[in-house]
This record gives sequence, structure tokens and C-alpha cells, in this order.
Amino acid sequence: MLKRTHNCGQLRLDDAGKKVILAGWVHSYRDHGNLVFIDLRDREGLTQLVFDPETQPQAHELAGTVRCEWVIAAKGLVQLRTEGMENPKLPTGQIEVAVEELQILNVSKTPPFEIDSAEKTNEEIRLTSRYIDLRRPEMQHKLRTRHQVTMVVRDYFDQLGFWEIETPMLAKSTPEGARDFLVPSRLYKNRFYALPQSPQLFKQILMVSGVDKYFQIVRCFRDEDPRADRQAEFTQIDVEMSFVDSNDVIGVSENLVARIFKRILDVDVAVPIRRISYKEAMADYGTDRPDLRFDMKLKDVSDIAKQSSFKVFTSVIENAGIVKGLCAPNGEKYSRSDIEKTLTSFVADYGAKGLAWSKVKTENDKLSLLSGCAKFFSPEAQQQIIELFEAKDGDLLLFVADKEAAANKALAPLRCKLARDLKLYDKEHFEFVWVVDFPLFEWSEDQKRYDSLHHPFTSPIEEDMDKLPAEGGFAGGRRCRPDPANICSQAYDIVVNGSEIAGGSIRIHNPKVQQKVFDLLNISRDQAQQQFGFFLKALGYGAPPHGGIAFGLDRLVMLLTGTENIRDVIAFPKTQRGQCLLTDAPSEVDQKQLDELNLRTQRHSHKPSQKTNEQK
RNA sequence: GGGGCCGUAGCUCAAUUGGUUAGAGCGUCGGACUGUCGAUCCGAAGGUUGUGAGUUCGAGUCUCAUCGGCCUCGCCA
Repeated sequence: MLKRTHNCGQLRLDDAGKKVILAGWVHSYRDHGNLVFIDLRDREGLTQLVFDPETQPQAHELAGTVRCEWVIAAKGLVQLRTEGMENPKLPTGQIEVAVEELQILNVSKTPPFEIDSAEKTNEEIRLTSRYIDLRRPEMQHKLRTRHQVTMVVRDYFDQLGFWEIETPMLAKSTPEGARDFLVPSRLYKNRFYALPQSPQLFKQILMVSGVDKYFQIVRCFRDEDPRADRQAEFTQIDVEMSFVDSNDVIGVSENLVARIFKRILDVDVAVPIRRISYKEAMADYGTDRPDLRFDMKLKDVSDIAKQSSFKVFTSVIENAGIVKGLCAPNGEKYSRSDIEKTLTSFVADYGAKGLAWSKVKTENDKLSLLSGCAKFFSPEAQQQIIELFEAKDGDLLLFVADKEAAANKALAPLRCKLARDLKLYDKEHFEFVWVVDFPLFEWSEDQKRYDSLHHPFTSPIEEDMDKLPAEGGFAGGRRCRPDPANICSQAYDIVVNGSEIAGGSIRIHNPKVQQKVFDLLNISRDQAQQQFGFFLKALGYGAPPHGGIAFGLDRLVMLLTGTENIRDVIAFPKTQRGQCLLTDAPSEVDQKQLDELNLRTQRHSHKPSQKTNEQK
């Protein structure tokens, strides 16, 4: 076999005159009868090979038989291309390799889709023949970027004295959180491991162990329905540190983010990254992961609306609801029917019962509200609204009247949709923000109890310790004033362009405080012992104050590569229904395997698993 | 579990109101061709319209079911 001396993206003008050997895939061939050209591709690029029947008849003849995606090696002379024949689209376009010897290393069937037009190809086919899809330069760029990010991460944490430590994949099922993937135990009948939703408890225990600074690039599993930016199997950059407060973790994290964006995209991230409180985020943007590339803040107009004659508004306010809205700059381009069909049905998807609107127009040298719900407002009220939103001629005001949480739920995505439609931001730009001061709990109406907003191991701020319910009178040495709804946590999320890329917190390191949180979450003592006993016990043996954070690697790489689809940044992703189209997992198993695991399935029909796209 | 969009040649798409033998580009195969780079020119092959029922004289088109893909609500401590 000819051993390559260079890759296909490497040769330049300066290399002219060198004898080289290249190897790769036939990207395309152009057979002129006389000359044959082959664009040879590997992950580094394309190089043109030229075969001349006059000088190398043997190689030329063989080249005529070659087809796309065959694997070949070619030995020849690097030469300048004839004048006027350079290809400015290729980095190697100044030169070509005049082949003297050609070896066919392997033939290939005709690929199921053309490499060049794969961008438009049905994803189902791309996933079924993933090995072809991954040959595409765009996909290789994403694989490479992902690799580069993990290398920056490892290098960064190593320099700061962090240790990368692996934690078990076969772990214990936890009652809270997402649905677990279960793995039956062969040695213990009726017992199961769970694949980790995150290494949360292990990393905290590593702090108890004195590891001090831990990180891990780790696979996590949550058995919930996928989305465009979510897979059941995903990767976290998991971090935990001892003897730290929020600012320490935030500092380490934002410097990492800055380094990643600098190294990968040469983008400077201004550090420290600004912070806003959860309360502010919810009030101004209706979500705890606001997209700050554009302004268009939400405003509560309840005070003005309750004096209107609009029944929808007044009755909602009487029932403890609010009227909240936003001002879409130049939103007049939405017609009445756009608003009443498209936008109204958009917010309806998020549970809004309606969408009130009004356009802002200049009349007699004065801004006023026009059409829609304008007629329900007095001229004075209209002026108040215009001032509140700082509305201008041609703007569109949109309102949702509902309970505060419901209004936010509809308005936050509406705000993003409008910004997208109206092109209010630069797609290439990144806007970072820390969201801090989350409440520790939120009331769950379904379950009639409090729920952790972050997770149950998040610590309250010192000042709010005494708002936890009493447990034998103990409240961190202070008197108790139970007020769970108003406990502020030491949690923090970093949000980029409306996407949460990391979240973390300072943890509870006092077993008594931890126990009280479990109590409040209505986790019984028995249950807590059974599920978290090992952890509570560990906290009892000198747990240092500690905290950490976890980054979503997949989403980070999506941002860095400008991808909207998480499957594009995962080499072998699953479909929306959790299938791997390449391998046909999940598949049925032999009865023998089930017997060994002491498992009996409810349906015994053992039809052979269906191959989706068998190649001939 | 709910909602939406989609499924026609290997790939991307077309096919009038339900009406003749389902078309095109790319790819594939064969041939031609002195420098191409999305080569060009000539020719050919390639289809159970995802699957199954139904309505109809007649279904790619309408109805129902089903399978699959994507988006989304719920869900995702």
C-alpha cells in the first residue's frame, strides 16, 4: 500500500516540485477522454489529481474506472496548475498532483445520497447511512469543533488543578427528576440499576472525599421525549469545587466560556458576564433564560388595564391575574389577520386564551392607539401605555391577560418569535447573561406541595436558612420563621441567546438542612433513607462547603457551530422516537437474555425486528 | 398522551377538478470528448406513489387505519 505523505488539505504553491503520496475518497471525477481529473477528499480538504495518458498511460487507464467514494492512494508530482486553471474556491486550488501511480484501496457502492447535496437530504436517510453523512465537510467540522471544545475544557481544568474523575454509569435510581433508564441486574432478581441523569450525588461525595476540584465530561441519560435541542442521551461538562461560594464557581465558569469562544470562534466574551436576577428575568422577559440580543421587554399594564372598559382585562385582573404585553417595533407589518390567526394561534400553543392588540399611529401630530383593543382605553390611558412601552409610530402592542405565570409562558416565546420575524438581532452575535437569585422552591399546584426549582441539593442563601420549616427547633442556630416560598437559593444559570448552557449551585453541606429540604419536598424519612441515605450519611462525615455547575456540551457545540439541531453535533444520534436508525436500536432480545435477567415482558410476540432500510 | 407538517425513481422535487402509458434535474450505467473543477455532449436503465383498507367507472390526488421522519405542547429535579 502506498503510504501517504500529506493530507488532502495541505499542499500549496510552495510544495510544487515535491513527490507526494495522497490517500482518500474520490469526491468527484471528470473524465475528458484525454485528461482525467479526480478531486481527492479526506477530512482536511480536497486536492485535484490529474492523470495524463501521454506520460502515465497505466495510471490514466485505471483512473478511468474509478467512481465516487472509492478509496484510492496516488503518488505523483505536485505541480502548479496551468495559468488560468487555478481554483480559488479551494485552499489547494493553486496546485494539483500529476499522478504517476494509482492504487485502488477499496471500491464503494453508489452512496444512497450525494455528498454535496446531503444538506437537503431527508434526515432519515442521513441517519440510516450515518457513515456517509459524517464524511461531509460540514459534519466533520462539527465533529472537530466538539473535539476542540473538549480539549479546551480538559486543558483549562487541568491547569486550574481540577481532576477528571469518572463516575458510574450503572447507578441508583432516584425518585425525583426525569424518568430513569433502567438496567436490570442479573445477579439480583427484581433489582435495577439506573443510568445517571447526572453525576450529582457522586460529585458531591467526591467533595466529601477531599477531591476539592472535580470535573468530568460525562454522558447523562433522561428518558423523556426528545426535542430539536434535546436528546435522551446527552453530554455534560460536570464541575464541582470545595470551599467556594457562588462567585468562585461563576468566575471559573465564565472564564471557561470566554476561553472556549475565543479558541473556537475568536470571539471575545467580556468577563465578568453581567447578571440579572430571576425576578428581573421573569418580569422583563417572562422566562429564566432570556434572549438578550434584543430588548422588547415585557411590561405589566394591569394598573392601566383595570381602568379600561375591556371586560377580558378587567375580569382577569379581578381574579388575581395580570395583563402583560410587549411592543413590537414596526409591528404594523403584521396585518389584522396575521395577528388574529398566526400570532394568536402561536400563543394558543402555549396555553394563552387570547391575544389583545393595538397598533400605534401618529394622529394629529400625536401618537395614539389604533384599532384592535384601542377603543376600550381612554385617551389618557392610551398615552400611559404608549409612554410605558416607549412606543413609536408603526409599532404593534400585544397583550396577554391571564395568571402571571400563564401570561409569561405565552409572552416569552412570542417575544422571541417577533424578534425573529422582525429581524431585531444579529444571528452571529452572542449575548451572555448569568441568571441568579432563583427561588429555592416553587409551589406545584398539581402535587400540592413545594418542588425544587433547581434540585433538592441546592443551598439557600445564609440569610434565608431560617425560612426553612423547623426541625427540632434547629435552623442553623437561629429562630425559625418558616417561609419556603420566599427562600432565595444559591443557584446560577448561564444563558446565551435564550439558551441555557449551564446551571449550578452552591450545595447544602449540612445533613440537617438537607433533611429539612427533603421534609419540605414531602419525601418521607423512610423514603429519604432508602433513596438518599448513603448521601445524607456522607454529609455527616465532614462535608466541606461546596458547589458546582454543569454545562450542556451538546448545546454549547450547537451555538459554536450555528446549528439548530442537536443531532448534527452528535455523531450517532437518535430520532425523535428514540431509535438509532443506523443500528436499529432498540431491538428485541433473545428469550435467553431475558431469562438470565429474570425478566418477563408483557407481550411475548417475538417478531423479528424490522430493518428500516436494508441495502442491496 | 395531544397538536401540526411531511412520505412519489438512489437523491431533490413536479403531476391541473379525481381522468391516457406518473414527469424533470441530479445521480447511476453505456458512449463521445485535449485543462476540467456543479465539466460538456449523445443515449439508456430506473416507480407496488410508505403500508393496508375504503369511496369511485376510475385514486399519487378523497376518507379511515397503520408505519416512519421532523417540529411542537405536556414532560425534561
